[in-house]
Amino acid sequence: MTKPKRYLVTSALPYANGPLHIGHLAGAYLPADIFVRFLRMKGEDVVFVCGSDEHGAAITLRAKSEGIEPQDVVDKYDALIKETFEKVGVAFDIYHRTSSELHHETAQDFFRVLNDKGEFEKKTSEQYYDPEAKQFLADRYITGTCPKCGHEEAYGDQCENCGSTLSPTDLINPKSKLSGGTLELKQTTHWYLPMDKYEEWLRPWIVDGKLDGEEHHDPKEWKQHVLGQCKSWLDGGLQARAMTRDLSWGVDVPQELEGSEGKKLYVWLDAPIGYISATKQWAKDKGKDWETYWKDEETELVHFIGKDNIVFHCIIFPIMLKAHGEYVLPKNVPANQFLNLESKKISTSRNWAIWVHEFVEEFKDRPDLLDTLRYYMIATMPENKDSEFTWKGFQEANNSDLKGKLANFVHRVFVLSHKFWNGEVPSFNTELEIACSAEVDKTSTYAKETDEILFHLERLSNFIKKYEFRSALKEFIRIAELGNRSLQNNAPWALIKTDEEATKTVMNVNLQIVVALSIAAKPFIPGTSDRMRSLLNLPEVQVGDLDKFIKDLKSYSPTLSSGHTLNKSYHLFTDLKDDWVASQIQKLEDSQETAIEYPELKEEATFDDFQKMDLRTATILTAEKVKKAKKLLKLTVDLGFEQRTVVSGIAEYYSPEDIIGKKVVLLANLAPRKIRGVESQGMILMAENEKGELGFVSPTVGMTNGFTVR
RNA sequence: GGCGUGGUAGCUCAGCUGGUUAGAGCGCAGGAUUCAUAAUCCUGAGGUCGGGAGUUCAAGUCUCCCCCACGCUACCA
Repeated sequence: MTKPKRYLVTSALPYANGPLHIGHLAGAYLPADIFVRFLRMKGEDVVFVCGSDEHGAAITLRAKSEGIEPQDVVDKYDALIKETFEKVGVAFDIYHRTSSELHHETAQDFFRVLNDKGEFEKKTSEQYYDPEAKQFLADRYITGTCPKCGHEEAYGDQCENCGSTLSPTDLINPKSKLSGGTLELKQTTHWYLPMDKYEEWLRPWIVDGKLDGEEHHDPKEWKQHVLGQCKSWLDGGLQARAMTRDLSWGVDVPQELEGSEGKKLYVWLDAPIGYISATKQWAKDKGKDWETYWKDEETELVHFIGKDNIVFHCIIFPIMLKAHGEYVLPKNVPANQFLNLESKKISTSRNWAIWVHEFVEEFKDRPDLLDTLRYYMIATMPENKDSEFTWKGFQEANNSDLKGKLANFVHRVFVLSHKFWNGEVPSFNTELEIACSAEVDKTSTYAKETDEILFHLERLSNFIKKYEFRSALKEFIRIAELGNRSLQNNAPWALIKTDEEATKTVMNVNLQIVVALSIAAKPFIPGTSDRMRSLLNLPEVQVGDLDKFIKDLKSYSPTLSSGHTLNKSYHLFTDLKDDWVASQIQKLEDSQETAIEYPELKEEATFDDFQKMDLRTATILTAEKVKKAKKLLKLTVDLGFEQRTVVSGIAEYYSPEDIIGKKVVLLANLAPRKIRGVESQGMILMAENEKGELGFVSPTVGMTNGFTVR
């Protein structure tokens, strides 16, 4: 594989209806940021783009519930997210937004090209329109009578009673699930991308890394779980997917196209094109040519995403790019898995999360902790499997690695340098023998010791190139360990008394190690790198500095030259105590309690409405799992005067043997319905809390079966 | 239920196309050292590699079955 001329790196566009949490950061942003900062340090040509994804139904809904406009929602979160990235040091070349005019144009142009090339299949169908809600309805939001079995609550796509597959137009007397009102049949046209058509080149591209017979990338460099999921989709057969929607908030389908009225681009067509429009904006700002980054074969395109986005970035977007014809395809899609928090899944709705903007705000005066956050998240990054963030682990990373090994080493070197030579960088002598840092009681030379530094930098570089950031980070700490060993084995505090010349060489080596650390730190913990550079009295690490350092060190004219004056040192990291950890955990748990969202009250019901329901006391007689269903239990309940079979979706919370004999309340006059082949004659009343957990609603002991509840 | 990925020392994880006594970091135990924020450096203990069966001269590494976690998907009146 030849070395690419330039890189285009993207991170998944954050959806602008909420803030970022640490899972987002660890998944798609930190790894990309490391990768990009590393490439910059190598002097490579790289552009790092991202932006807010601001369209789609969820944003409309949020705006509605808050009584504001969708634009207000996205403006708010776009600003918050952008600021958060800046503060946590994710250094995009541009953070754009899909609500921008440029993006709308770009997305429409893209759509036009695909349309002109005949890549879409335009299908016109009659679909139901809800005049009250003023929108077309998805199949699931339509109910009506099944033409085959007469079941009155069949869905637009399927009748659950007889199991037949339906289309909404088959239903007799269809109604809207949104408004409950009647529907009009209206013609609507949508543009479909027939994905199966592309399988011929898509499969070899993914499986063998060959595009149109030519080597494109090495599939062995892709992560297992990424390949696995792609193959799973290919094997399952690709189907045509509608690329347009009847929506109110999004990018319009180009006006000149017939039937475009009221149509918006499907968000998954819209969003990844955001990478392109962001690049365009960047190029415009910087006077560059955006097209070379997207259309030249020598560009390496890399998408950083979370595992929930794999299919879109590995299948749908590549199809779009290839169908367009001018674009390059991604060389790799190093998707990360998920980050758990204190042994539970991160959950926005339950507020089980560490919000990045809150962390950044709380510790805005602690640059050390901002970097500890980055450091620890890299150390526990879910590269190949789900991983876990714990405050205990955060403490350990801080105290053991950053404070104990890194900061302590830097401080030792500076204290000694100031003590011996008033902070002046000592000279070195390549002929002298000094103690070996690798092994006790062995001798070494300046060259051997500096080679050791280069060895670790080399390994670190290779790990980053392979997207193995955890290993790269370990290699970074190894450099600090190398320094600590060098001090230990040479004992300059003792050596100075007998041999100042040797001490100078030893300390020069160690100062070069500090420089190496300041460079190696840049991709991972940029703030610390800057602080180290200021201690060293050197400018911040910049483009090309890594290669320059290596070259200079090899030729014995190191970046940090003899005679250079160092600044006074301070502790780069400080101890995090147990009570600090405890308070963070406490805060996490407290925030969770205050975040319960109660469901809204439904519209008013009359007494008659209530009277329609026949609620009865009952007792569960038997219970068993329904085959091929995860949530369903098949129950027999005793109503006193008869027994009923009921299917209930409670299997995740109750095991069959535990609920036999349980007293329950049954909605007894509910129309029977077949679920997974079993007819359910009624419904058991359950209470549901904010976590979705279910609990029985039971009459008190002593109440026998079959009586009414009112 | 279907598909995918993972299940390796107390904790967090490496182990490529099967091959000598299964590795690292943290934690733990012992020792060294005092320039440094009791930090550092060295040594050591710790694993029937989720369970079971099979292929092979040889399996953590391949095949089959089962269990568990996570994701996508179906199912929750």
